[in-house]
Amino acid sequence: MAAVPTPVREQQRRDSWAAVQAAALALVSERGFDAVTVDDVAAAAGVSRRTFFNHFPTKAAALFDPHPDDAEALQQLLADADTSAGVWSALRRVCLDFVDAQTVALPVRRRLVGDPELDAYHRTAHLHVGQAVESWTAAQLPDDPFTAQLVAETAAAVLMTAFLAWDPADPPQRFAELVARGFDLVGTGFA
Amino acid sequence: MAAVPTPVREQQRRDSWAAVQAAALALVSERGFDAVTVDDVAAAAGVSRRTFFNHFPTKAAALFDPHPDDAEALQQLLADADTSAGVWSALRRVCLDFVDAQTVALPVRRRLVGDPELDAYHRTAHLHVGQAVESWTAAQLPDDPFTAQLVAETAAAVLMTAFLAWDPADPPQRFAELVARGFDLVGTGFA
DNA sequence: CGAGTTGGTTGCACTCAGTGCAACGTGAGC
DNA sequence: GCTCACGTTGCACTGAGTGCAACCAACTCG
Repeated sequence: MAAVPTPVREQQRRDSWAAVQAAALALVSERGFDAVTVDDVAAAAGVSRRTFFNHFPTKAAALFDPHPDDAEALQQLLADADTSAGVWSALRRVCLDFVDAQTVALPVRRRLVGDPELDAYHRTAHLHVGQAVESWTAAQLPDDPFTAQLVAETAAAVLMTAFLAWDPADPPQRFAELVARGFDLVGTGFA
Repeated sequence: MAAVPTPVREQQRRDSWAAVQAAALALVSERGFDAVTVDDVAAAAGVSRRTFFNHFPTKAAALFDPHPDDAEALQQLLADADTSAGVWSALRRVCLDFVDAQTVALPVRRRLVGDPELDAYHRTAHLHVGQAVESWTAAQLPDDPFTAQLVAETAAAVLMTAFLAWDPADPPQRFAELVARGFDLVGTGFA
């Protein structure tokens, strides 16, 4: 009746999660999204098909759901953000720090997106970041929910644009540069 | 061997298309997305299941694919856009004119999105507008593809934010106001 | 240490989305 | 009228996603 999951259980769980995601990324980057079935991924991860769906609601989710550590890191960055220079500036800093922390999965994921049909998948799959940012901006601008949401959506647009413009052959820091450039452009304004 | 579809054929085709979309919007707004099957929609439209998929690649597409006339109208607006005051200003004008032309489907679609799980669907389903805008900005800023894509993604973010912030009980012009406000905010810059 | 519970895993069966293929029927060109 | 193009349809198939019941190892409590 433990309220908090016990270390060993938790470890099992995370291991399965990581095994499935690793298998999914490997197989899909090798064969393409449609040529890989959930059964393939489950088998490659040494796990049953049913267990796959215990961890991920969707095949696309297995590719794009954030590692719990990363999600936690983002929450932490947002919580610790210095908003003295304004919300947008703070968000810029958070996003840059966040992409810096993402060394492994990012290039692999980027390589998947070259295929045009996967665009729909990866767009929906990035909702995690957007939602985290959105609740943060809503808390920062409690008296102007419209602007709060607009800021969050725009930040997501910046990340998306940088992500798509980034050549995965380049190092991740190049991606960070694009993110910075995007934030600066939007910060200055298009008018 | 007519290279161009013949009037009667074309009419048949458009009728089926419209019947399916109308049935899909009606049924889903009534029962919710998951409680409606493709067979339900096809039957309600007086069409076979297979014909449904001849017109729409996806159940979500039946709800969000733009009417050919609307898609054409957007292309026309973009082609005729006055860019003398800058790309962003022109895009603002185009989007406002575009939402003005969309009287029927918009409120119905907006009502569907209240349900949180449909968000993923309608986000991917709005790619049409984004892609049209994207190719236009790419042509407008041939020497800066990054900014071009950023402008397009940001415009899509503005539309998305306004769409979500819009209370469908309010008239469509209220939606247009939100779009204008979003464009102005981003135009001014967040910094 | 033993009994009971919790929670991750698994197999099974089911619904439904989406696709390929072959056939049918009607409008259009010759 | 003959023929071809093309929208429509039925059929069969793969694969995603879900509900349910069972299993088993880890944890808890007495």
